[in-house]
This record gives sequence, C-alpha cells and structure tokens, in this order.
Amino acid sequence: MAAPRRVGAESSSTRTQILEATEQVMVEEGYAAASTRRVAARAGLKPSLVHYYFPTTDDLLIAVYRRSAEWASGELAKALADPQPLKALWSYTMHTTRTALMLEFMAMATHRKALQAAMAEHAGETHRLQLEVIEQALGDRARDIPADVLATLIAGIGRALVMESGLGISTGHIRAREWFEGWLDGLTAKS
Amino acid sequence: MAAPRRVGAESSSTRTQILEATEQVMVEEGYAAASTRRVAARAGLKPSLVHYYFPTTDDLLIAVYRRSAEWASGELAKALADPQPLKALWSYTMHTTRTALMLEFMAMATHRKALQAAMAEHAGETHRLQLEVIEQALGDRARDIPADVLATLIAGIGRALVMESGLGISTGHIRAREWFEGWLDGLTAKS
Amino acid sequence: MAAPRRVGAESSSTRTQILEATEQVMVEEGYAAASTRRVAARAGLKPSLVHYYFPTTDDLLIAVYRRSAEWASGELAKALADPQPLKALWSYTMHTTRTALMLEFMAMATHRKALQAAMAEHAGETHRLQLEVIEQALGDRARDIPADVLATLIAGIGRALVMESGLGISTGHIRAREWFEGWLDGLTAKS
Amino acid sequence: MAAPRRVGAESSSTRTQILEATEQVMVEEGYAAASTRRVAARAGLKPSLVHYYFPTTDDLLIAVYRRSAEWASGELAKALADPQPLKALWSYTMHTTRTALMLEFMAMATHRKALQAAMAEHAGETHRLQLEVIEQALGDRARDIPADVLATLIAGIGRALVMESGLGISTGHIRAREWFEGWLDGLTAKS
DNA sequence: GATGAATGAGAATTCATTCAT
DNA sequence: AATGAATGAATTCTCATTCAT
Repeated sequence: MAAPRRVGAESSSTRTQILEATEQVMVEEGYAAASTRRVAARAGLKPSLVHYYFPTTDDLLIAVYRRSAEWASGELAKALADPQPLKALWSYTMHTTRTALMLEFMAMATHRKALQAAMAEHAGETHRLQLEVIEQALGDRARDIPADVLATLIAGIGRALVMESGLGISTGHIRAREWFEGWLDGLTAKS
Repeated sequence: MAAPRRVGAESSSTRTQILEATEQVMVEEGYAAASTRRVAARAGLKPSLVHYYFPTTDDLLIAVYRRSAEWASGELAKALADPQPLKALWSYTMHTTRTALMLEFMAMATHRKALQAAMAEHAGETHRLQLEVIEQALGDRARDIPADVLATLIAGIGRALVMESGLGISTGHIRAREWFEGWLDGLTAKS
Repeated sequence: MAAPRRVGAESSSTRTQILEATEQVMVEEGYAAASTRRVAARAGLKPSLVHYYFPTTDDLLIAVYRRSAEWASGELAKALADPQPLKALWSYTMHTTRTALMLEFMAMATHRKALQAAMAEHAGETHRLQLEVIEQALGDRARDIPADVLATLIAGIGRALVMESGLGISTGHIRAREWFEGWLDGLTAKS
Repeated sequence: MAAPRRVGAESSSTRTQILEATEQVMVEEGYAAASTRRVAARAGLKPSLVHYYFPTTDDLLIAVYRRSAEWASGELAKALADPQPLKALWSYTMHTTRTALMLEFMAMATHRKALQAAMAEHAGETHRLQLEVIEQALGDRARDIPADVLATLIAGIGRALVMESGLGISTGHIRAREWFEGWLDGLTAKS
C-alpha cells in the first residue's frame, strides 16, 4: 500500500532534485534567476518536467519555502534541546545558505502575493520557536533585554553579516561578529 | 574604471524623471521589475527614450545607485555636523525608502557584476563617513564598543526593521526599535 | 472508413462522464477549450484517463459528435411520430445546448479533417430525416415552399436565434422568433 | 506635420499586413489558429513584430474586428444609397469571407471578454444601419413583416448559407438561396 | 482499468538592444 | 533630443501524446 500520491509526490526524487536546484539557483544567482529553464538546466532536467511537478512558478517557490521552513523548525527544536540554546540559535542564524535563501525569499515577497501568504503562515511559528529558545536560554536572567527584542537583534545582525559577506564586504565583519558573540555570551553568563 | 556612459546631460529633467521612476519601481515592485519598459511606463515616457539616456540597463541601475550614494554621503555629512550625530545616523538608517532601495541593490548585486563594482566603489566612502559619525558621537566614551562594530549593528538592525515592516511583520517590531534606540542613547549618555 | 478506436466499453459510466464533460466545456468555453486536460478537470478525472478512453483528441471529439448525432436522430424520429411534426422539428431546432454544441462543431470542422469526415457521414441522414418530417408536416400543402428550402430556413433561423441569445444580443430576438413561428403555423394551417 | 502616431500607426503597411494575415488565418483555419506565430508566418513577419504592433492577442483581434466593422458600416451606407437597397443588403450578407469572419468572431466571443465588449460596441450601429436599409427598401409596403424581424431572417439565413457552403454541404443550398431571394423580391415588388 | 512520469511543441508575453530617422 | 521599427532571447504556461507499471 503505497503512500497516497499527488502530482509530484513528496517522495519523488525528481521532485527533490528540482527543489534543491531551485535553492541553489536562488542563492547563487538571485531569486530573479529562478526560472523554470534555469532550474531545469541546473537539475539536468527538461523544463517541462519542472512544470509537471510544479504547475506554476508560485507552486515551485512555495514548495521550496516550505521545505526550508520545515528545516528551520527542526533546527530550532534542536536548539531548544541544546545545552547552550543561545549559541545554537546564533549558529542556526549564521547558517549562510539558509539565511541567504531566506533573504531571497524576503526580497521576492514584495511582488509575489502567494509567496507572501505562505511566508506569513510560517512566520508565526518560527517566531514562537525563536522566543522559546531565547527564554529557555535567558531563564531568570531576562532582566536586561526582552526576548522579542533579542530575537530581532539576532535575526537582524545575523542577516546583515550573511548579506555583507555575500557581497564581499568584510570591513569590520569579523570584529562585529566576535563582539556580538561576546555580548551574547555575556547575557547568559550574567550571574 | 571606465566612466559611466552618459548621453543625456546630468542636468536634464528627463534624466531625473527616469531615475526617480526607476527608484519607485524598484522599491514598490522589487528590482526584478526594474526593466526599461516598466520604468518608461512609470515615468510616462517611451522605452526608447530610457535607452537614449541610459544605453544599457546596467548604466541605468548604476546611475540610480550613484544618485542614491551621493544622497547618502550628503546625509552622513549632515549627521557629522549634527549636535547629536548618533541620533542623526540612526534616523538616516531608518529612512525607509532609501534603505529599502539599498536592500534591492544588495539583492540585485548577486547577479550584476557591473553594479557590484559600482557599489564597491562607494561602499568604502560610505563606511568611512559612518565611522567618522560614530567616532564623533562616542568621543572618548568609545570604551564599550568599537566604532566599526557599532556601524555594523546599526546598519544590520536598521535594515532588519525596515525589511520586516516592508513585509508587514510587526511582531516585537516597535519594542525592538525602542529598546535599541534606548541602548544607543545609553552609549552617548555614559559619563 | 475505419471504426473509431475505442478502448473503454460504450457502456462505461466513466466514458459517459468524459463525453458529458466535453460537451459542457465546448458549450461553455468554446471548442478551443476542449482539451483533454480541461475535460479531465471538469469531469474530476486524471488527464491520462481521458486518453485511456480516447487515445487522440479527434477520437474524443468524434465520439461526442456521434453521441449528439444519435440523440438528434432519435429526436427527429420522435418528431416524425408527433401529431404536429413541424412544431416538434422547430422545438428540436431551438434546443439551445444541442444547437450551441452543433455550432461549435461547425466552427471546429474548419481545421479538423477527421471531424469533418465524421460530420459528413451523419449530415446526410439527419437531412433526410428532417425532410421526412417536413414532408409529413406539409402533406399536400407543399405548394408554397419546397421541403429542402424549408429545412434550410428552419435550421438557419434557429441557429441564428440560438447564437444571438448566446451572445446576449436580444434586439428583435423575441419578435423574430414569434413572427417565424407564426409563419410556420401558417404553412400547415393553409387549407 | 505627420499624422499623430501611436504604436503601430493606422497608416503603417506592416500593421495592415498583420491585420490581413489574421483575417485569412481566421477564415481558413478557424479562430483558434489565430496565434501570433501563425499570423506572423502567414504575413511573412517575425512573431515579435506582431507583438510590437499588437501587444496582446486581444488587441490584435479587436483591431481586426474593428476594421471589419468599419468596412461593414461602409457597405451598409452604400446599400442605403443603392436603388435596390434590399438586394444590396442581401449581397452584403452573402459576402462569404466577411460573413465567415464574423462567424469566427461570434464563436470566439464566448471566451474573449474584451472582444465581446468591442463587438457589443459596434453591434448597435450595424443593427441600426441594417434597419434603415430595410425600412428604406420596404417603404410603405412594410405590412407583412416588421423590419427587425426581416433583419434577423436575412442575417440568419445568410449565415446559414455561408456556413454550410464552408462545410461543403450543398444539399438544397442553391434552391434555398434562390427561393429566399425570390421571396425577398416579392416583398418589395408587392404593389 | 487506471495512472504517474516524461517530453516536445506551441502559445502569449516581456525584454534589452540596435538602428535609422 | 527623441522616437518608431524591428528582432532574438527568455519566460511562463498549456497541451497532446507516449510509455511503463
């Protein structure tokens, strides 16, 4: 009794190939390059096959986003179980290809309504998980900074570092990263 | 370092119209929408005229970037002369349309070599000015945080706030902004 | 005169479903919309299943045509047995969805050789039946108008009325219909 | 001082070429064949050029329709001035390619909203002109049949004859035509 | 009986760019 | 300074059809 199939079953390896190729193209060439043709070329498939699995480009992009969002939820769950949750959260934030991918999705959301909707769906969950991780990390030392503020700082600075390194900008990059990591350490170390 | 091709005079009002239309399209519809056709439509001009002023799309985008970079330099110079340089720098960073435009340029740079080069040219100057502003602001109180680190933090958090508000995300947005502004105030207030 | 390829049995209910879905699509969206995909979607079936029953699109269209032609023959036979054959013939002609379907087939025949052949096959029989009905109706009063001429008039005016009402044109529509019906009555009433 | 130009000026011979090629394709291969590619091929032009003159397919089809509608108005005006207005109207109705083209437009209107709107615009004018011609023809002999009814009969029977001859159906065709023409003659001859 | 996978062709657009005027 | 004409490339999507299971 095989798993129920819809067009392009989750289990299909071709489907996965397409999703991975799309991620690569988006990260390396920018979201505007994520066309059927280029994705197909990157995956070594015919363009029509991409449309067979993902009738519209929105379908494809949403599938890529969802896959990434699921991965993110998994990583955040791991961070929650980590003995050093804040360090784990930070290292998750600095996962360059994932963050680069998310930056592309954010840039794309401006003009892709369907994608924006899909992103809104997940944003809440991700945010909740991040807060949990932070609260878990700060425990009763959460005097100096509220959890939601810290979440924004971590995301913002993480994204800035990833973005700048992607652009080849390195001025003060390493120092900024080290300083912020030190500051984060200080937060949990405070007696 | 070839001079940018320029057919129309800098002073031409048509030229300015085109540049402004491009900025609008980029901010409202994303960089991928900044085609000569759409820019022309937005400016109420014929597509050929856009090409008359800016032979290639790269020429157009670079001109838009330069214009924005010059504006940025001016603003930073003003911040330097401001009695409260850090506040001025922050308010410049939070200038939403400018920052949104810069985010588009950053996203675009991935696949536009010529643009990336133009951006590298200016990045140094902008960074230098930012550092000057910060050093001016901190004066001899620059113990807690190095100027270049602070520059990265301000840029990163500012961009994150602009980006998220552009996406309609508001969770903890205002609180994060207020907290960070308080923290910035603290930096200069420290005796 | 090869037999039409038929994989699914005539009696199959799935087959009937497909034929009915095709008719609906043709009448509502025009013959150009009668693709296997859309037909399948309308019938709530997979596209491959449509091809299982009707290997080629021509096979499908011909089957739909034949089904409609058989229905027409049946209706004409009933008209022949009707106490008022001319009235019955007219009301058959004004059966809007059937006539609309026939109009689509006529429009389609231009560029579908196989269909044109199938239509030619039936046209003779239908015409003969119509003539019989008309002769039966006129009896020995067939002085004023030859049967074949009347057949053309009825078909032409009937189709015009159906077509125009389909286009939402109503100028003089009801008056024309009433006038023509009165004229038809006059034909049989003449002593 | 050249005539004011818009994209693809009316005067352009290329534009006319495209319009004529479209008419030909529509009449010979049916409306569904009126694609950019085929029209271009028929006109001996590149497909892109068709899009240069007619950005969308609707634009093209509407232009073809308007051209035909203008021609129709001209013909009807001529019929009005003709010593035998009814004969002129009938011969206009039996202009096979024009009527075949109109039949294609009617078939197409089902699923082309923009076209339907354009057709509605002209339908009123054409109808009015037809009525004028008929009234002019009947004069004070308009006892037997109202003008709008006659208009519908003429259009319906004319279209039926054109359609059937297009399909190669000839049963009773010539006799029907002669009979109807005789009947029309009778209308105006009545003392 | 039924269906998932795959593919090549064609369709409608959009676009950057060149050229002649 | 401006613009109409033309074109080749790329993109998204739809379709009929074949094949293996």
